[in-house]
Amino acid sequence: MVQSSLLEPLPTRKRVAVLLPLPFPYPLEYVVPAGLSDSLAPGDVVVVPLGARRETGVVWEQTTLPPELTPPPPPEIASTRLRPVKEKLDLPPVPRALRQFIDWVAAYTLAPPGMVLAMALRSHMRGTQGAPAAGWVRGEDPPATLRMTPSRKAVLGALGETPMTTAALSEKAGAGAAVIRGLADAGVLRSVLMAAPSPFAVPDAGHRLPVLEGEQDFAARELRARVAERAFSVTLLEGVTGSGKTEIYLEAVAECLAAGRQALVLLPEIALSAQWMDRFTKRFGARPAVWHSEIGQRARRLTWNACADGSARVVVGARSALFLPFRDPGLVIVDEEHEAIFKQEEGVMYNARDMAIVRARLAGAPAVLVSATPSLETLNNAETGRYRHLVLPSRHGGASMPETRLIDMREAPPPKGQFLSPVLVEAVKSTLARGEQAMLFLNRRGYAPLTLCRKCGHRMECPNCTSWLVEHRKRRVLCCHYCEYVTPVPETCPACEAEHSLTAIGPGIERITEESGEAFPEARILVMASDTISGPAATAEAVAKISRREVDLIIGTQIVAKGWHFPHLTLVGVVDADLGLGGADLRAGERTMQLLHQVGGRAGRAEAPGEVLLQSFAPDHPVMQALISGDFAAFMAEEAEQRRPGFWPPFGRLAALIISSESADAAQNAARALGRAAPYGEGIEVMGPVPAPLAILRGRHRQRLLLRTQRTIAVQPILRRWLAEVPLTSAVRVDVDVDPVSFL
DNA sequence: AGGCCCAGTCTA
DNA sequence: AGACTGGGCCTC
Repeated sequence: MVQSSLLEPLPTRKRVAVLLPLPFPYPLEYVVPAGLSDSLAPGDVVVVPLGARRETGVVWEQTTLPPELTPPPPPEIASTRLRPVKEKLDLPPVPRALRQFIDWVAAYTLAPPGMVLAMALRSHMRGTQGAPAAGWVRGEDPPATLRMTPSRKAVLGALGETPMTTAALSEKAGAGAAVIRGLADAGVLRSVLMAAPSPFAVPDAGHRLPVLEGEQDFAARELRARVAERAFSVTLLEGVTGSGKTEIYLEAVAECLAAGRQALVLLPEIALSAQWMDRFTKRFGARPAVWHSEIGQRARRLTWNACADGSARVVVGARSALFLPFRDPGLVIVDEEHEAIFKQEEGVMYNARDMAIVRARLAGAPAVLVSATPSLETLNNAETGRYRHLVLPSRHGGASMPETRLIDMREAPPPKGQFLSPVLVEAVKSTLARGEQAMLFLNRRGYAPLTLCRKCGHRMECPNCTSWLVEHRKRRVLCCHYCEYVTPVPETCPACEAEHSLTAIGPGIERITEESGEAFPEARILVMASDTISGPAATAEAVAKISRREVDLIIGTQIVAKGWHFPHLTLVGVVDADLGLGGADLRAGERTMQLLHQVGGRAGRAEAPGEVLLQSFAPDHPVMQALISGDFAAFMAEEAEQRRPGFWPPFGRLAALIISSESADAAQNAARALGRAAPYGEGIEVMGPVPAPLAILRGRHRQRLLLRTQRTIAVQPILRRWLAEVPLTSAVRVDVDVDPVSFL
């Protein structure tokens, strides 16, 4: 060793880029130590020094991104300043397609790539202990050219039938890790993962074939053909609730399974979908791998590894499942693609629906977007030919669409202090009298959204947020729905100290439950809200109770709108159909229409026809008219024409800057500085700064700016230049939200 | 993100 | 004088 370094010129030390799960704008560089010189490849998980600490990261390489997304190159670092990689961990490497995807998401959302990596590896790198180690088994016979030193012999002798880790083998043989590496390089040792056999059964594509007819059969064939092409494509599968969309896209999954590849299905609320699991299991005779934020540490690790080694064949998950290390992805499905929940609003702000398409494109696989009420973005892509479009116009099995009617609350108002119109009360009564189930929907948790003092008019507000405190009467507290603030309902008004003067204003689901108890004393009532029914098990039980007809009246928030199948439910009453139309949200109308259609779709799925009653103070509103006519295409076409001239999405692009600080002044000053430096030009416009509608959130003062560009102009380079121009102190934070969904 | 250094500030 | 919190900056 010493001699050779004297004889040969010092080789230029090999560099590697290592991406750390930290908010650096680019990977850091290290030198490869002699012991690892041939064995470090992109994707490998390594430990590196960083200041005084050790960090785990991933060997990275430059990937090619479209020019508009390419970040500026990192500054050159002199070789002398580089420190060596400490070690390579025995963990499955991060596949190339996932690395590319991470770079893409980071560049698109302007998030530091390390933070995207952190999301992807939350389960993988945290605590190497218990992770499936790589082990050594005997490989090829030693070639004649290999010198069989005593320590090499000892290593081979120590080798057993089952794989051994480097540490175990080294100890048993009394030889160093370098000896083992040498034998591995010669192919005499082979590395295998020591993970337990995959816990994921292989779903059987032929387990129970569905009976599909007409347009269903056509759609299923189309999707199968896309999968068989093994090429990128996007298809919108549009069909009314009950048209059998799930059964149809499961045929695409079947095709993918038959091809030996992996399929990913994204659902908005995986934790809630026991019914979806049942359907999958019936079709394929095995459960899929599941991925969401609440699965345990062990399941996380197993699933991550099973994705990497290909043994998890179908994964159903929430948006973060996009970052699983699929070995051979052959299909990506986004069910309920219009759901706003696919947009992550904290940390890395990405839209899983859009990034699913990127993931599919990078994998060369088809993507399928599924919805009864597709978003305007997706419809526009379908109409302009970027996406294929499959439409299922009718309900499956002869069931008809529920009839939707409006209750004009100005003409048939409820008695004072109540919220159910006599028309709705009568309808529920007669439904229950027929022995059928009814549902009341109100998208608002708690008893009342506002508590105020009758004497002085004081409103109970959150001390940390610009929001009203919501009364939860059962728990006798006032809660903020934007932060964790909870306080007991006071006896006296905190402003004027009048006693018993605080009054509940407006209805929440608890109040509707109270009113229903009086109006329908005989009914067995079940309340479904995220704070009364927590976790998959409780949800499954509630749904089962409804199916077993142990419940007459269901009162619920948002969660009842999910794709449940309630065969005995024939009436859905929407307590406040206008809720959600207020505010200055670009998509308020579209979203209200989607939500109410989804809720209405719970009614009348079996033979009994369903009815939907909408209580509204604005029955002439286009959303209400669309809901009673059922002509969503016309409604969406009208929405499109409203957005087109101003270059609102999908005809233009948006990005929001949210400036926040504990100091109102600091936030305002920073926002003004950004406003003065605002980009300008043909097709570029900046609105603001203005205080955010949620002007204070969790104690931070917030200002907003909104950038709008024409569709052909990418926002990322503009944002990069803009942000680089304005120096900011650490007292303020600027969050960049590309393609914002929420404007709060 | 965390560690380190400098500064301005509190404790007597 | 002497220690102590907090912001700014750096980490290959």
